[in-house]
Amino acid sequence: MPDSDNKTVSAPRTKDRDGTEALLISAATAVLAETGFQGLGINTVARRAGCDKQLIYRYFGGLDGLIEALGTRLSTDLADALPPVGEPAASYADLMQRLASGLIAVLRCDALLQRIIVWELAAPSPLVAKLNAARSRALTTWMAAQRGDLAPPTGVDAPAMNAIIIAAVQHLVVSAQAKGVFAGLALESDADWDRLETAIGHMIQLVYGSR
Amino acid sequence: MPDSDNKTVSAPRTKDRDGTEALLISAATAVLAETGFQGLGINTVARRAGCDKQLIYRYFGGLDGLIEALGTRLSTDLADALPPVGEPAASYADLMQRLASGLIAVLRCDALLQRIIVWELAAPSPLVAKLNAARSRALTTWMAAQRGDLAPPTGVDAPAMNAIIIAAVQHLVVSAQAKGVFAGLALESDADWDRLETAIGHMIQLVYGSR
DNA sequence: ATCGCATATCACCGGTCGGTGACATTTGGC
DNA sequence: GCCAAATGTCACCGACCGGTGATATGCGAT
Repeated sequence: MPDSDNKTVSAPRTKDRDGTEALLISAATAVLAETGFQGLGINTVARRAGCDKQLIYRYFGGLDGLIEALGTRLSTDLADALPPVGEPAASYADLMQRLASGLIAVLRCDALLQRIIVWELAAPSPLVAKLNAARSRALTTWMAAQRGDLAPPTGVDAPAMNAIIIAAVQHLVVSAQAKGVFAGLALESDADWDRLETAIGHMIQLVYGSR
Repeated sequence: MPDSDNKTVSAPRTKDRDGTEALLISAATAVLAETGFQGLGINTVARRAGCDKQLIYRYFGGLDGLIEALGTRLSTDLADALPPVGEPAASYADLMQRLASGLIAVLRCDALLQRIIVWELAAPSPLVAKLNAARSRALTTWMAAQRGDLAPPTGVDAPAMNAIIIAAVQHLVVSAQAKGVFAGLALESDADWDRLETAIGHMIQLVYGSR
């Protein structure tokens, strides 16, 4: 019988709970990054991890618990992956420009973050809010580290302006992944993004520039 | 038996194909606006319309055809609902500021448009692209009518800048509907939005203003 | 009045979903 | 060696999904 080894061939069947948990979290992360929250179901994740869905219930109490665990691991992973702080920015305008470029770079090459962003837009829930909070927290502390003690110039509603900038960046990145174009602008090549970064930088200099 | 009238109570059972088609389109629109593309299924729409799902297949060839019909009706409805053009803007900056405010006003009170926007972000497909094209076309022609013959000042990458503005507006509106807050900024009351409009206007004046 | 046909409804199919109980297998303490 | 607990696997359930055939029902032309 050729399938007599189907017990041992299916790889690390060793009874290692921690390993299995990590495997499940990785599987959920992969599924989410690849197919979005739509395909994120108990059966899909278990199939992807190569083990039974029952383990998701046993170890995480269900899919929600698994997502939550994914969130905590995400925040640590993301904190490690972000580029370290360089030399301090010369001005608040330079700082914001650098942050905008950094945000674009990080978001553009991380499908998982993009999926989480649209997930909360499409199907908001306390669970996704937690997940998004983990993402947001990591990015915020990273930004705060870059900021140092620079303060925005007076006469500008900095929170509103920064919200606008971040919103634009997030929407453009997500739109690029979804349709590759936005408002008639191509968002495929790096050159397209350089053009956008230039425009954003221009805008930031005008708003926050010393004048 | 109290349910003896469940045959007649389901209202206009008259054999009117056009009426039924309109009923189905309205039902699909309502479902989409209320629960997003997630809940937009054959069974849900038919249940909402109060008739059998078979009719969706017969009249529209399936859910896709119904969505397409929804799209064509959307473009005409939207074109009629948009506010008429007022007196021409004094400058390109004023024009863009007015367009941004108008876009915010339109999007903020139209759940359907918001759902369509996130739909394409979450589950892009040729079908949704068509739907979105209908929406985009109506808004674009409306904007073009407002523009008249004003041209953006030289030295500014107007397409990129406008894409940034529109992206920011769309993302903020959709985020407001989903979570009521963005980047620490409350997006609930009209006052919150006035603040944002002021910031956007300020930015536009700096970028496009005569100086 | 009746016949034909478009319209509307019902019943049913296969498939997938989330969820759960029962069973098999390995590990570790005694 | 043995037993209990932890780990892993399988089978099954009810509910919902999209999709389709068969059947009722009413309108309009003749």
